[in-house]
Amino acid sequence: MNQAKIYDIAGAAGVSLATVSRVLNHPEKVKKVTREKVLRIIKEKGYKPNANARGLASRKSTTVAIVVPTILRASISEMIQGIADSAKKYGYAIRLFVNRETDNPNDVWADVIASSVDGILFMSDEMSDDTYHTVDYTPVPVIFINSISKSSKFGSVCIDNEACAYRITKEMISRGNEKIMFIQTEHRYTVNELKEKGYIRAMKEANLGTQVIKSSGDLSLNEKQFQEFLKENTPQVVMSVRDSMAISFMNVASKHAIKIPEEMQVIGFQNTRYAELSNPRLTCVETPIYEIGNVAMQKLTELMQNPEEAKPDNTIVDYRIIWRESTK
Amino acid sequence: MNQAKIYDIAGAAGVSLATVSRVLNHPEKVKKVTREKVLRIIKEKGYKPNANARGLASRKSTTVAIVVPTILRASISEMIQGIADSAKKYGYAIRLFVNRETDNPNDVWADVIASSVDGILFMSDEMSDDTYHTVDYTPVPVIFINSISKSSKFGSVCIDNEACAYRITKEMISRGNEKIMFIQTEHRYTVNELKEKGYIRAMKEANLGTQVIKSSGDLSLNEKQFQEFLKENTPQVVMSVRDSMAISFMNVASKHAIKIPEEMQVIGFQNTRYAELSNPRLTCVETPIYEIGNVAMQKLTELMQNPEEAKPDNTIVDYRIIWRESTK
DNA sequence: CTGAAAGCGCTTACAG
DNA sequence: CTGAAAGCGCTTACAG
Repeated sequence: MNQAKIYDIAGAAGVSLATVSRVLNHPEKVKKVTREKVLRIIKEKGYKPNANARGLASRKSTTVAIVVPTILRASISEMIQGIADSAKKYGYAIRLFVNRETDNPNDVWADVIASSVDGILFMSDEMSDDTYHTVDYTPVPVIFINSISKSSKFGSVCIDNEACAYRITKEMISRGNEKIMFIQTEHRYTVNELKEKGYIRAMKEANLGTQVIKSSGDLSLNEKQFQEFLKENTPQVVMSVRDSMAISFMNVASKHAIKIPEEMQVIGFQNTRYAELSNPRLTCVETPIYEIGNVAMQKLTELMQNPEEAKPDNTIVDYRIIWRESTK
Repeated sequence: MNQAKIYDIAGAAGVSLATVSRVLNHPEKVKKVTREKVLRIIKEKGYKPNANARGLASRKSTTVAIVVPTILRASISEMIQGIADSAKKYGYAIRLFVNRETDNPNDVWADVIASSVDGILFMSDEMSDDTYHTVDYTPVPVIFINSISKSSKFGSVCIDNEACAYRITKEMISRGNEKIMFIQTEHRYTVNELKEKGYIRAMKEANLGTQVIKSSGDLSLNEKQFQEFLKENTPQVVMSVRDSMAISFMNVASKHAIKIPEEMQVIGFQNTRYAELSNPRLTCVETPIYEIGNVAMQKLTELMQNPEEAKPDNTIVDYRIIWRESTK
């Protein structure tokens, strides 16, 4: 029960293999009767063209690469699901590259290119000039996810993190809060720096002092830090670049008998599933990450299919604020 | 600045392309001086063999397929990360297939096979006879993740869900609890049915009555159901097949002023990140899903590389119980 | 240890 | 609308 080859189909249908190939790739060029006959036999035999041969001959693989730093973050999973759904719709397969931070970006990128994909969706935590340089000479379309492309060669899909943080901070100020604190990741992430910028801008405009603490991704470390912090500080509002850290802070505060939201309000960023499961439920800036993935794949498809007409652009996806129990 | 071809390397090194190919695939067959020269030029030019051509010629793609029902569940992300880390170690690329439930499994499987991967890691929520039948005639090694392979042709890696649920139930009984309730998913998942079996076995053995409620994945629906339930019932222990539902139940109970763990204890299954972020922190049966992915990829590599010697087997990975604040 | 040549399974101008 | 033929970029027996 070996896989049928294109020759087998051609033989069974009494046509040349060129015709079988055309039925698959340019059906409009084949007479209807012939086409239907071939299609019937393809179905009967369960024939599927060999992806490698096809890719080699056509220089197209109908495969896109997704390059991400990890898959463990809930936000990245959601993004990939968005991409996957969109890819299926357009008939693209997915090649997944999970980078470690210790990996040499140039090596990874060489791997990606050698894998002969038709396009690349690229998400990196830190968009340095080096990163841009690595990516610069890529023979296929690239779309940056969650960061703005500085090059006109490549497109991007993201939300306006700066504006987003600015707006929520301003909103909390307008509600009469003055002591608003910001939890940043210890590790530098471009998106998180933008959020901090927005927060600071809003605070400065209102002549309020800023307070930023940096936390690691390690929950047990965070908790100690948060405990120390709460001994000396009583913020009215706590905003965090990530839901998980907001929740962790909130849990520590609860244990210190601080009433949320009465005595302290907490706001997360992202609106992952954690937010719904927290107690009390976390108010969040929703960054529609599924949609970002979805749209990015759609844009990429346009670039891959109409390399002439479609031009890369920066797409800004709307965010919104989900008010829940952790704010009043 | 086009991609270098194997011809370019051969030309620059003054050898035939066969030799370049050998340097890459069977370095021991090439004289050291030649080998080093070729390697140097490969590095200089940043040459990477075209994956399609290589796959076509060698009938190997050094790519494995991961087939999953969704990527949104935290447990599945962790598993994929485990696979990805292992795959990188062994030099395999990943092709990701995200099935929808509405997809015809036969079609999906045909796609997977046509993509000419060297092996397949397959995770399905429901292992029916149909599923086994679909998978039966696959030309490459397959490993089932999270379900036991019924066929001796294929291997599997999973934990013993039945034993696992049995043991934790028994433990709670031995601590003097009698009203132990079990939250099952509404949708049928093979793994979850096994957990239920284990729970029921332990309860029956102790002559205790069982109580199972089925919940949907939708949190807002669950909450209503849980509220109703708590009006009429006062379980001493609540066990759930998923962390997220355990936490959701716990949150509802908290809002009903039920003290956890004093008045009610809650236990989850999986030990995803949710568990650490819940308030109080959730006691869990840890199903080491990262490790399952990791081991599965390792087993698959053995099968791919030594098809003669390596025999598929069923690997049972150890589970353990993580005691946290939601139990006393 | 190395090279010339066949072949992997397709696609796509080129003729007709 | 269809077929014969070249070619995609590699790998691997086969000679030497």
